[in-house]
Amino acid sequence: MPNYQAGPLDRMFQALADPTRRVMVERLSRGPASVSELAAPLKMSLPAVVQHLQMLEASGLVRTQKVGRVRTCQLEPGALQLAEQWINDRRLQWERRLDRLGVFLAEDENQEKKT
Amino acid sequence: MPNYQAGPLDRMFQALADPTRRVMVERLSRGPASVSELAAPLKMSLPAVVQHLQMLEASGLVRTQKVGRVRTCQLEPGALQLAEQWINDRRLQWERRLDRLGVFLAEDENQEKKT
DNA sequence: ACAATACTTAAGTGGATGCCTAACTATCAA
DNA sequence: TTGATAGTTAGGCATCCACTTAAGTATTGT
Repeated sequence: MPNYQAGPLDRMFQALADPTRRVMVERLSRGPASVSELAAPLKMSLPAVVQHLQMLEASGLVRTQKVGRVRTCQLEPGALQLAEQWINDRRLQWERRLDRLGVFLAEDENQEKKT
Repeated sequence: MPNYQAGPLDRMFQALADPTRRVMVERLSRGPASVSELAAPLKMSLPAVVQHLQMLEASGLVRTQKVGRVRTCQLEPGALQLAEQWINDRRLQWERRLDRLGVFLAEDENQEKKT
C-alpha cells in the first residue's frame, strides 16, 4: 500500500522484528539505561542506535527523557500487552475452532456407530 | 547489520508487522482457505497476496499444500507461541525487577521509620 | 575557559518490501 | 479440445530500513 499510515500494531511488531531492537528491549527489561549504555554492547555507530531507539519510542514500547546531557530510556510496561493481546486472540480463535471441529468429529463418530 | 541472516523471531515479528498479513492470519485462524479465498477481501493483485503468503510461510506461521490447482493454507498452530514466549519472558523479567524494586523501597521505608 | 562527554543532525548508500502489470502453466469442466 | 479457473513467474518501480561518516550542540568536570 502506498501512503499508508502505520497503526500501533504495525509499529509494535515492526519494532520487535529487529534483533538489535530486541536486545535493547531485553536490556531495558532489566532496568532503565542511558543511550550510551544501550549502545555499549552493540557493534554499530551511536546514530544507528539512536535510530533504533526512535522506532522503539514510536512504537510506544520505550519512553525516554533527557536530563542534562543524558537521555534515560525505560520500558513502557503496558505496551507489550498490545502485541500479546493480538497473538492471544488468534490462539483463542484457533482453539475455539478446533473445539468445534472436535465436537463435529465426535458427532460424526456417533453417526458411524449408529450405522 | 549488513550480511545478517534473519532468525525465526525476526521473520515472525516481521510477518506480523503488516496489516494485510495480519488479516490473512485472522482469516486462517477461523479455518483453512485457498489462496483466492485469502485474496478475496484484499484490495490488491493476486501476485501481491502470494508474496505476503510466502512471508507467512517463511516465518513458519502458515503451512500450505497444493492439490490439483488449488493451494490450501492453514495456520501452524504452535508457531505463534514463539513470539508469545518472547514477549512473556520480557514481561516476567520486568515484573521481577519491579518486585525487587518494591522490596528495596519497603526496606528503605523501614529505614525511614527507624530514623 | 577548555576539553571531554553525551548525544544530535544531516546526508548518503545498498538492499529489502510492497505493490503493480503482463505473460505463462497446470488443472478441471463442458 | 477448448475455455475458464487457480496459481505462478518475471520484471519493474517507489519507498522504507539499517546502516555509515562528518559535523554539529549542549552539559559538565577541571
